[in-house]
Amino acid sequence: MPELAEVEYFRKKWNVGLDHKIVSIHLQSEKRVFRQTSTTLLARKIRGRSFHSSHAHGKQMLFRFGSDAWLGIHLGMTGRLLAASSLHRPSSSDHLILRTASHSLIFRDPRLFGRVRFAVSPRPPSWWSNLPPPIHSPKFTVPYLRKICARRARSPLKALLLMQQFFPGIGNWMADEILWQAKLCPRTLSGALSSSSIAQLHQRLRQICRTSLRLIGHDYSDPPKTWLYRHRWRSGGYCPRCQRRLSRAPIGGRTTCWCPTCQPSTPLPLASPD
DNA sequence: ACGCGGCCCTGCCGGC
DNA sequence: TGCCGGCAGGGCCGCG
Repeated sequence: MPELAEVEYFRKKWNVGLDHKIVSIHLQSEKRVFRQTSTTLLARKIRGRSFHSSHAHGKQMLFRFGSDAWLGIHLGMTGRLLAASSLHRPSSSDHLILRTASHSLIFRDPRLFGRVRFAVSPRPPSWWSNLPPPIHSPKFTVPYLRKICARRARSPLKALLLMQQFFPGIGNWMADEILWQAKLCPRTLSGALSSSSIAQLHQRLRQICRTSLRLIGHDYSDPPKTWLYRHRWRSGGYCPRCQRRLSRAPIGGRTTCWCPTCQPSTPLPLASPD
C-alpha cells in the first residue's frame, strides 16, 4: 500500500540513474499496467535519452527523459521501484525496466493495480499539472479544508480522506492514523465537524504527512510506537493511547481501524488537543 | 453532483 | 503437511 511517503521512498530508488543515458528498455506491453499507453512510443522516445529528473506528488510519480519525454508511474497497491545491476534478469512482475550502462531501473508490480503513462510534450502532461495542492503546501489551508468538508458533507470522514482529488497521497493506513490522532470517528459525516475539529484535522493531516515523509520517505524507518500504525494490523490490537481494544470494520469501502473510546461517534465535550 | 458498491488482480494467510 | 477459499486494497466505472 504505497501512500505518499512510500511513493517518495520508491521514487528515490531510481535516482542512481539520474543524468545517465537509457541504453535499452525491457517491457511487457500486454500487461495491464500499460492500459491506454503506447509502449512502442514509450520505448522509442526514451531509448537513447538521458534520465533528467524525478518528481512525486501524492501517489503519482513523474520521470523526465531528455527535454520532453514524460513517464508517469502509479504504484497501485503492490507496485514498487527498485534499482539493480545492469545484468538483472527480469522477473515475471518486472513490467518495465530502463537500463543505463551500469543499472537496471525496475518497475515491479505483482498485482497489476499500478499504472504507467507516457507523453511527449514541452510541458508536463495535464494528468500531472492538474493534480490538487499537496497537503504540505501553503495552499492547503484551514479554509480550503473547510470547503472540502462542506462540499462532501454526506461522506464519512474515512471516505473523504481517501479521495485523491482532495488529499493526494492519503491511503488507508494514513487516513486511519489521521483520524485516530485527531480523535475523530471515521464514520462521522464530513459536514458535521465543528471548526475546532476541522482545525485539528488540518493540523494532523499536515503533521502526519511531514513525519511520514521524514521517516518512511527517507529510509523506510518505522513511525513512532505511539502511532496507531504500529498496532493496527495486529489481531486483537490495542489502542496505544488508552490500551483498550481497537475496532475494525469496512468504512468507505476499506477496512478501517479505530479506537471506539478515543474516537467516539459523538465528539467528547472539551476535547483538548492531544 | 454526489455517494456508494462492484470490479480488476494475485500473494498470502487461516482453516480444515 | 498441504491445499484452497477468501481477504486485501487504489482507482475507475456505472448506478441511483
